[in-house]
Amino acid sequence: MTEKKEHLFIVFEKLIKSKSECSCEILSECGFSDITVKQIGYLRVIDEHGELTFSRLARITRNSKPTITEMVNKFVKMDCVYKEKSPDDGRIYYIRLTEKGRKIARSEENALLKVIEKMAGSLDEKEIDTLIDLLEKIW
Amino acid sequence: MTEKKEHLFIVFEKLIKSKSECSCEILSECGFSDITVKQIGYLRVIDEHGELTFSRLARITRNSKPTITEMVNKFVKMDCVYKEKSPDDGRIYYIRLTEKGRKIARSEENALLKVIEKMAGSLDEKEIDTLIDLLEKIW
DNA sequence: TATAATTAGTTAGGATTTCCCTAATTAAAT
DNA sequence: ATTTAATTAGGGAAATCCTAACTAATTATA
Repeated sequence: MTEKKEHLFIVFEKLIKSKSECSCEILSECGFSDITVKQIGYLRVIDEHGELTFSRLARITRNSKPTITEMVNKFVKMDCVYKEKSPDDGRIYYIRLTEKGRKIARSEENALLKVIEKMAGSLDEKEIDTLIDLLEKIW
Repeated sequence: MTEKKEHLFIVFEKLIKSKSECSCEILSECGFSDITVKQIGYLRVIDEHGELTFSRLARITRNSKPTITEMVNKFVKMDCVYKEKSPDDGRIYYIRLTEKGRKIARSEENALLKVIEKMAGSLDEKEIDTLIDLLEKIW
């Protein structure tokens, strides 16, 4: 049994490594190989909230407003984010992701998607069903 | 087919999330919830090299020797690492991981192991064989 | 064998960057 | 006139590196 577990370990390790290679690739495609985990986290927060203002992002991330201004300016320079003036209230700017910013924010999901594509390409429908059934049994 | 891929995605996402929760748990068990990716990387380098001196670690990580002294001192304070004087040459110290340091260095592997244990507990032998077969087909 | 040269690690001190802040300011809305 | 949203100015603290100078141990040499 221990042997089987080892085998499972090896197979899943390969899968996880493959996924993390994909996500590194996505980051380096965007030219952000040295982006920090924290920065990606902020981009995800921006991605997850639709109409996000500076004040709201400050509240959500528990930072001061100047900190957010600084952060957003940095993201704008990196071409991850742009500001959109509210049509209703001239004081307000919405923080929006660019294509690049969204790519980074969703790099983990996209990496998994790529791996799933590969899987779907190597297995037939019946095998995929079996795989899903097996993995659903676990949780 | 797209539907099946989505299903696969959901199942694997759950698996990956479960693994990353395990590794976060390991870090917080050790009291290092705010350890950096870089620091874990250095602990891994230490783990992977048997007889590792300060100079050698400086060469491997392309840092100056004082940087290594500083880094090792920090790790010693964190109880991740200890220094062992060489019996043959009084100038040399070997950098060794403590139990805690090794736990952190291998947190990813250990998290995967925990997930595998759970799998092995939920599937019978035949199912495990099927799972391995399917995943091996992919690469 | 005494001493000069070399090597391993440490100390002192500093440059740069990151990450966050408060207080004051500008512009728009109420 | 007051309130609110974002910005600007200025700065503190910590992280992350470095070079130069030093101590102690080893090795080479005359």
